[in-house]
Amino acid sequence: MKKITIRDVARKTGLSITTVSRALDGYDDVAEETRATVVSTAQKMGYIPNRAARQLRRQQAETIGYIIPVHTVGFADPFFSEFIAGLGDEISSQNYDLLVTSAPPASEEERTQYTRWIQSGKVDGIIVNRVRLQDWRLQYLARTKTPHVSMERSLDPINFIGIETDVTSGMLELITHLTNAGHKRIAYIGGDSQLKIEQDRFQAYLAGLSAAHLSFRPEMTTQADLTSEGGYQSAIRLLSQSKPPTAIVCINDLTAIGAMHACHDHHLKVGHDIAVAGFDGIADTAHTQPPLTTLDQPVYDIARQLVRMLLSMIHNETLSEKQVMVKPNLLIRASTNG
Amino acid sequence: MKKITIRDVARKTGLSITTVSRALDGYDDVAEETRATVVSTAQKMGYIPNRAARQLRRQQAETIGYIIPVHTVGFADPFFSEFIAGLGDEISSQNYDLLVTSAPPASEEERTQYTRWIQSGKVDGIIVNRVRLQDWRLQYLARTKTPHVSMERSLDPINFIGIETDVTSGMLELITHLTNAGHKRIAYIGGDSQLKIEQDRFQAYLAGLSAAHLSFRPEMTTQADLTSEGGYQSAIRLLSQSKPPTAIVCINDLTAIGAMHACHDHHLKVGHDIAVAGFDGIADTAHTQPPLTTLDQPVYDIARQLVRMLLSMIHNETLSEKQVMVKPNLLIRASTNG
DNA sequence: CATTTTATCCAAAACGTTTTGGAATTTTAC
DNA sequence: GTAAAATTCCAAAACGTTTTGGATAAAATG
Repeated sequence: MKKITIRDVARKTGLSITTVSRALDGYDDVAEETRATVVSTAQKMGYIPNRAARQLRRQQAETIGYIIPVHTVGFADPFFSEFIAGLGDEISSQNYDLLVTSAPPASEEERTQYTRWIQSGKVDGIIVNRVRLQDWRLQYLARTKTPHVSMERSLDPINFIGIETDVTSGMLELITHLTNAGHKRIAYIGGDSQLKIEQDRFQAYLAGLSAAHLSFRPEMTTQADLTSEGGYQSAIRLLSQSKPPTAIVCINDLTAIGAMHACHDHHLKVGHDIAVAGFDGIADTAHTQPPLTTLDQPVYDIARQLVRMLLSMIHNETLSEKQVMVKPNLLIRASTNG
Repeated sequence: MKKITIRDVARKTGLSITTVSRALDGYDDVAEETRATVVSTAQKMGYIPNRAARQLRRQQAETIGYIIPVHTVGFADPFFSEFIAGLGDEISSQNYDLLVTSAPPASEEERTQYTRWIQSGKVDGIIVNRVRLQDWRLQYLARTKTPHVSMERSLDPINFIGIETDVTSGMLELITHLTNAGHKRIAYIGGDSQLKIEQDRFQAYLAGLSAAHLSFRPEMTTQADLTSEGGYQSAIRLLSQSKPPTAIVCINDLTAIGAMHACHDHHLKVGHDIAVAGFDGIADTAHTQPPLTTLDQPVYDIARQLVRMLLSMIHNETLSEKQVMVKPNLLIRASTNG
């Protein structure tokens, strides 16, 4: 199975390489008739342009990169599957490709991955996620003028392009829902304090409390690592206090799943004796026992839209909206509403 | 931030492009001393070879591809996250890259994705998953002599290279565990009958029944789609019969999670009134309510080993083992052992 | 000392595209 | 009927590497 090059197509059609190339690329300086024959014979011969050659000449990779920011080997947050699926679908629908790898946040490995991809021209743009408060990635991308979009902004004064979730309004709605049900001791299980989502969600939790005229109690908050196991351990600690919480708000769904497990081990019936809520809206939460109340983000759609924004930046088109804000959707289920 | 090419390094060191290239690639026809200066100035200047140029010349992409075989938009099976993480980690540790996209199984889109990547030379090899009984992908890959490895073999007489799970022994263990607990009406929720894993797991289920001297009852099996929602619907159907099952074995964990939810809606206490078991061993299953009994596959490690096999094929090394069989590990938890 | 071997280096070709800057032909305008 | 404009095509350069096939100088051999 020899590879078919543009030269073969040129020979077959009796035209020059130039004309074949331009015919296929839809330039208007080639006659309709010749274009038709070129297109059909190219199709018939199964010609597909060599990517490396095209990239080299065009100085474009037609590829965008995403590095999954995860430390544990064998991570399994469905959030990422959904996100990657969204990226992949939109990217390939635009005839681009998606390069993926994973690297622990803020590690040396992360740094070499980013620089390798960008310096070697393997990618034209980058999608960033799980932004840290001080994040060298955004600084580096800005400095090298690499097109990028992100799901959160950092603290650095770099102009942000991407999509954010309106955590404050969502969290307010959730806490109101809980206080309406009479909850007074509402705990919070968060993540690494360097994470922007942690800051956002924790601040929103505080705002929610104060809106409900509840005072903040340090012993009602703990930090986990965004996994079920972390949620389980943190919830165990919260529940072992003399005055345990009656509701637990979690930074994400995985944490909440672990927290529900911990409640059960403490012989508390989730939804009756204690309320638990998550954040993200991953698919399984509809089928946990009990089904989990969560602030649903349209992760798949966010991913697709991020790609659209990034690609129009790469193509030097002007963005209609550089900063998009989406409202999460509060899904009230049995875990807070037994 | 101009891109630094090999020409710049050559100029700086006063050497030729050739020598710089060969120095960096470790050829032995360059003096130790010059190599040292080349390496250090290249490093200092931040030179990273352009990937497109290198690929074009070498006729190698140093990239391998994986197409997630999934139909629903916004899939979220943690199985895939874990698999992709394994692929990505091993691949980047060998200085290769991983190209990812998704396409519905057996769709036209799938076909164009595969051919586009392979014909255009974007990837040197492919990882295949969720093989169908008749699978054009394996035929195509064999025909085009594209290096590939897979997690299941198809029926076609193509010599298989990859890693399989020993479903039969695992399933036997599981069914024995259930019959020992006195279960006689053991149901099975499967997936698309074209899938190799469906055939394997269903056959293993039948073998397990007959080993326990239980007769197969068609009304005890149903087909879902490997999602929680599908598992829920299928289980509802099973439970609505006049003589419902006392145990349900599921093709994967997601299905089992949905099935547990259905049991709960039927006011059956999972682990007491009915047993439910899954397959895959995704991380959350430790924290479902109740924790799920499952046949755990070391997905992350399988992914890494698949990559190692694929890369040695690409490098024309001889494989010590072309066909590896791994035993799943039966994790007995409360869902069958209340 | 002349010849061969070894150790270093390099010029030029090649990989398969896209793009530039015309050239040749045909059509339109006057 | 001639000049200008439009249409259609193409040769050659360029993208940044790696590799081939020597060239040169130094060392070893006789």
